Amino acid sequence: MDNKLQVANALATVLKDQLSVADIQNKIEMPKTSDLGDLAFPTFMLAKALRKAPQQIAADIVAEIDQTGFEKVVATGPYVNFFLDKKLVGANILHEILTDGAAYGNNTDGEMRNVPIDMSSPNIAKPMSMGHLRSTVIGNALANILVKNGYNPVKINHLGDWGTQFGKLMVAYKMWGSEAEVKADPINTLVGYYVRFHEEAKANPELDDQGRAWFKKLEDGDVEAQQLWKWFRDESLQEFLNIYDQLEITFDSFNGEAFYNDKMDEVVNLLEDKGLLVESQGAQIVDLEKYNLPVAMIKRTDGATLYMTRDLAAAMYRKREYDFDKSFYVVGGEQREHFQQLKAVLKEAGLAWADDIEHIPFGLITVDGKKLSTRSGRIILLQDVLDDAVKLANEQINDKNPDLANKEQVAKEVGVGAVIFHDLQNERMNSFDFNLAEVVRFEGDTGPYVQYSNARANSILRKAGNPDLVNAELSLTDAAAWDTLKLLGEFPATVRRALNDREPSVIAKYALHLSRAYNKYYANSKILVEDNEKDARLALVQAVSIVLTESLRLLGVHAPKEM
RNA sequence: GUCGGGCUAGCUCAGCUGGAUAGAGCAACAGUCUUCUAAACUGUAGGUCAUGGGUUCGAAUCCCAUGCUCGACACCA
Repeated sequence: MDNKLQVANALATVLKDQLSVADIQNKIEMPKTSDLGDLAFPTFMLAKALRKAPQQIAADIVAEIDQTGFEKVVATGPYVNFFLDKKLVGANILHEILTDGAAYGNNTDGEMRNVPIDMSSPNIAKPMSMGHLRSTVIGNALANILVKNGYNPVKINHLGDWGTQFGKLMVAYKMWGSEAEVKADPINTLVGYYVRFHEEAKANPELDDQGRAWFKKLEDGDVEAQQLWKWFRDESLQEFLNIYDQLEITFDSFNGEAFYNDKMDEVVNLLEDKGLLVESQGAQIVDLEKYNLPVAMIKRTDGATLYMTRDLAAAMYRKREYDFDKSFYVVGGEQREHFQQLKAVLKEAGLAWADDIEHIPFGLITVDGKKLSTRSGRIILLQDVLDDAVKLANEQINDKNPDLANKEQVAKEVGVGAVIFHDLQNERMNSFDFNLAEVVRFEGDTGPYVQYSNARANSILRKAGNPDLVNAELSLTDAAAWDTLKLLGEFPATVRRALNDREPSVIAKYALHLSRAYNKYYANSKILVEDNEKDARLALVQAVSIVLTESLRLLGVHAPKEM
């Protein structure tokens, strides 16, 4: 950052015989607490060359360095600590945020290149669980973060609308089902059939064969199978759309697995031409021994296709359709090997862009330490969680702010926001055991805490008459505001890091830190008092609101102005 | 068995490319609402960073080994 460069340049004039500006810049770090300064340079690595103690070196540097432009430069033990000019730096940050508004932190790194994101992808005829929430909200946040970094994301809901499970479902429906029952409560009824199928198949493995046979019929265009499939799919999609509506998440494409039915010959032919397709135990496979991976199965013994076949077709279609820069797959970590295989097969086929395919895995949500599973009935319905959260938010509002206008709307934004934020605040790969009380908490490190911080900031701005402060005097000498100002200045770098790490949690944690710093400031400083820094304080409040609102937006969470 | 993830305070987790006394939240205890929304703020207490080696001026962070745990391992997705 600019400040870092300023420090590095100042140091370079003293250390030009030892280190380059780039080297110095690399070594500069941020002290743990701001009473040690804003940026620090450790001198350990110069000890050998200069044959002096690090403490002495730090003291010597301070004696020689030009301190112009800094509040002060001091030696603390083996460190040279730099204190920035708070008035100047703070005013610059505030001015930039007030000028840019929601565009603060935008960059053009992506040069508008396409990045399809395979996300959400629920299975037809199964309810949406907490597990699908992860892929959905991580994918959505990454899409927002991509836009912020100048990319053009394409949100693809790769619906699980094809595969052997439909054969099984059809067998179950024909044995135990009724049309009226399904129509009354589609997904719950269908999933009931599915669970029963698996129970009965344990004692009667012949059912599995029947399931596979019906899937084969479906692939071969059997009329009854196709009608059933379409019916199950339509009913399911309606329920999914309802949930996406509540989450306010939209997609650019609903091309699921079935979409690739007529695009798989291309894959099979390509693999055949390259001599990669071999027969093994009656099935068609690609050997991946040289990648130290298990074989990729392309066609079953009965000729039906598999997940891998459809994913290969999808990858090729997306390359052709979007000419992507990167192709993201927000899919659970347990499928890691599948994506390694996918890339390996494409690579073997001579497609260099295979390297641009990126699996973005996430950890498991468990119940009582065990993996969720539709088959076993161990499942947490997303709708139930959302309902609970909104209900609780409603109670909270009636308790704390009963006169609030738009109560229903705000309760939705807070309740749903809490659930989304909870899923995004920790590192993707972390697994967590589901705990409703934890998910719908509104205190401490939570989404509502961030929302509340923003709502209070807006309350002050309202009281001040929402002044336009872009051209006001924005110098702030109040030391209590400094931590907040510094954090505000770090937002653009945070936006970049979130994308580089493919980690929405980077944004979530930033929002929590900024909220905490601001709340601390706000609790101890009076904003609305008439003195010559009132505009600057209000500008700080406004900047906090802008950046918190934008952070939440990136995560897919609303920032109500009142709550 | 092979491969991968995890192991930091009672619980849930931070800790950026190795650096200054290891930080938050929850829970516990003690405070703060006649003053900009107490969904907040302040303080107290709480840690052999799984274990054992190694590299380094310096390791929670890098390397090796061990343990525990979760997950994946061709006709499911």
